[in-house]
Amino acid sequence: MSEVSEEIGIKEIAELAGVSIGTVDRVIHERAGVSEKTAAIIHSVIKKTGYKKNNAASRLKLARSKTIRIAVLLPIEARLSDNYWNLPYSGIHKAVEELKDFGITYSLETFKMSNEKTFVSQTNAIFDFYFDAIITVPYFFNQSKDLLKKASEKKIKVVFIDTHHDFKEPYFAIYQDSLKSGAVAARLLHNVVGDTGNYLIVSLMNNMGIIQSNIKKREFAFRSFLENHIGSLNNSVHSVVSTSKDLSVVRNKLIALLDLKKKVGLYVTNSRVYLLPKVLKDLNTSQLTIIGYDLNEKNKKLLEENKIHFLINQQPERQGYEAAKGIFKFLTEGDSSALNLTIPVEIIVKENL
Amino acid sequence: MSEVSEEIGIKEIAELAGVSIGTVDRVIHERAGVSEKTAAIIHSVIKKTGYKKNNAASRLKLARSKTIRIAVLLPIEARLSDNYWNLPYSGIHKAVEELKDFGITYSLETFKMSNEKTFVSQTNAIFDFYFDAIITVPYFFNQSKDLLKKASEKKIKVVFIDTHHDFKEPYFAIYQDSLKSGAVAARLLHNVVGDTGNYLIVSLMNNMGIIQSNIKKREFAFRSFLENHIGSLNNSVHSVVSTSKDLSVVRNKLIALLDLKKKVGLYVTNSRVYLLPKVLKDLNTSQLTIIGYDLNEKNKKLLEENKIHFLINQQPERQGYEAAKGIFKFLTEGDSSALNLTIPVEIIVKENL
DNA sequence: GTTATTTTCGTTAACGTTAACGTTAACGAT
DNA sequence: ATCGTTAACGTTAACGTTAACGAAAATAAC
Repeated sequence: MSEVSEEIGIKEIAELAGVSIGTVDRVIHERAGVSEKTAAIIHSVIKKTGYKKNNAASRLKLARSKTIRIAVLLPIEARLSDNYWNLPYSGIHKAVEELKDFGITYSLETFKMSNEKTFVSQTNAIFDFYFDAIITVPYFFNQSKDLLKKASEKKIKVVFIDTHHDFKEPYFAIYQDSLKSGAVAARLLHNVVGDTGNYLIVSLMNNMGIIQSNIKKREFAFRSFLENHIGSLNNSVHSVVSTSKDLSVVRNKLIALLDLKKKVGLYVTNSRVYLLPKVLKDLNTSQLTIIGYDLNEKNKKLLEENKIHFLINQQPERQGYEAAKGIFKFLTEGDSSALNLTIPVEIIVKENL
Repeated sequence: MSEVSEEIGIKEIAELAGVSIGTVDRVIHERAGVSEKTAAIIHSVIKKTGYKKNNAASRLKLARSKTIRIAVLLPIEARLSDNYWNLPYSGIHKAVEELKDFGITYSLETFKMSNEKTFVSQTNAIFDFYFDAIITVPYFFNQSKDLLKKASEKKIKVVFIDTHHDFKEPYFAIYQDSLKSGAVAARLLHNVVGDTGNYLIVSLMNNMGIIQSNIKKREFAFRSFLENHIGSLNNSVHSVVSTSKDLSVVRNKLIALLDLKKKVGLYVTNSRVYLLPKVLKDLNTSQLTIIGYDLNEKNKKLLEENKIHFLINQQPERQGYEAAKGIFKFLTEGDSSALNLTIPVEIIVKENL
């Protein structure tokens, strides 16, 4: 009735190989000073016994002398407790807290999303110290590329979270697939609006007046889904680009669509979906279904009030948590399976908030 | 730029309190042999310094002498790799594997869901050995109550997963709220079917011819949602109880509903939703939307084929994982916050499968 | 006062891993 | 044959916690 596996340690390996634990330790850590012959014997014993090092004991020994140092580089909003960027940060914090006994620390550095130079200077500051790994967001493509290159040279591991790009140098990435989330959004709206209604995709620019690549991907996948399901999009799917400050373009477009007396699906491709209900509050929106991103307080409140109908959660806290846990596992066990994770598209309605 | 917290150990506590580490250890573990006066001093030092024991070191020391033993009592189907009940099992297995270094083992016992006596006899078998905790499913209410009572007497902790009941004795529970999942199902179908369509709730009996309580709750919440949203349910919401073998009652009811030429929402309150598409395959189901539970292979395939439209995931693997991790944390750190977890209602469509 | 008992406390050897340090023996050079 | 060098390996002291063991001090019993 039991499922126990024989616990075997370095001492047993040494005995079986007819050497001392010191020698076993040397081959395990690939340190010099072991003849090929005995190394081969030890390797075969390790293989035969299926020995795995006791990580708890290992880290206990190394916690002080080889503390794992992680640099966390996030937008400055990570310091604001009610902000989206606080969530990955708090996930990282939680993970490190859980692993504290094992000798791991982190240090938070911040940059301004409105100024790529702050990202570069913080990157340099990080490289001035010693870190084993960096967890950051590849918000600026070229600057992130530089960071990755420098890190690669210095054998520092990099985990990108939240946003995704393809880079040449090896890296780890934890993010939500924008194409999937766009398709899910389309699926959900199409369920309500159907083949005969109208769709409006709202892309809000960031504070540099730029539409980010993940937002473009979301729109692309949204349109692809509808093309596949309602055939050619004649003129039932519309897009509008706007700033967050002045949403009159969006409002006018929506008025026109609602005038057609058909159902309308509204897809806001980022977290600022909370801006829309207030802009539309004097309109009859009974035919309107709204979907957007992220569980910030404003969005959650509007979901509660049935003024937003779906939210897609990117699980930012989990992203940070998995990044920190994963990099620890990789650095201590060489197992990177927990990194390179795509976060499932979590669908939130009022009832499962 | 750093966020380090001073690592403080039992040695420092001893020094600050002017005693030896042995005495500190005694008060930490509430063992006898310490005068009230020195105990008070030590307590105050611990409080002042915010000392937390190093769990890694603690478990390293105790791994052999005080191995944590967990009894896992699940339906016999847990042994079948493609079965639902294998999922919580594999979650438990994964957790224990991760914690192996810390001295934890488990042993899987199984019972037959068709025979409550097998549950009782396995319960007794478990109590004949020594275990620190039991992870099981309260499938049989009265028998689970007995298990809980006996466990309480023997100071053995119990974690119930998957199904939920209220018991008098203290216990831990990890499950998905049936009321929430019923409401989510209603929300999703109502999005498609609207106020004017028809709804059919299909309750499939288990192999003892019984409708389980969580299934009743799901139906209740589903109806409540629709009452709140479309007013009195006149005769637009129908229920049918059936066996899995002969679904002709369901088929006939559906034919009648589809004949009305309105949209129909079909809510199958358990995982056997995959039975329905094949029963309906000669019918025109373009007006039909189906929602059910669980990501088994058959359901996933039908979701891929657009023959089922939504699945609600109870995340059974995660339930097992959290149960095992949580009980370990509780037994080693006294922190039960990870137990008593309600699993969020995860909505799955084809695009986020 | 002496001895016995009990309470209170300090010392120490583990747990498994790590790596600095010490030891051995093999080899070449003289 | 002796010495120096070096490759190859063994020994040991930590990491922080635990608890058995025993020592000391306080109290009780006579």
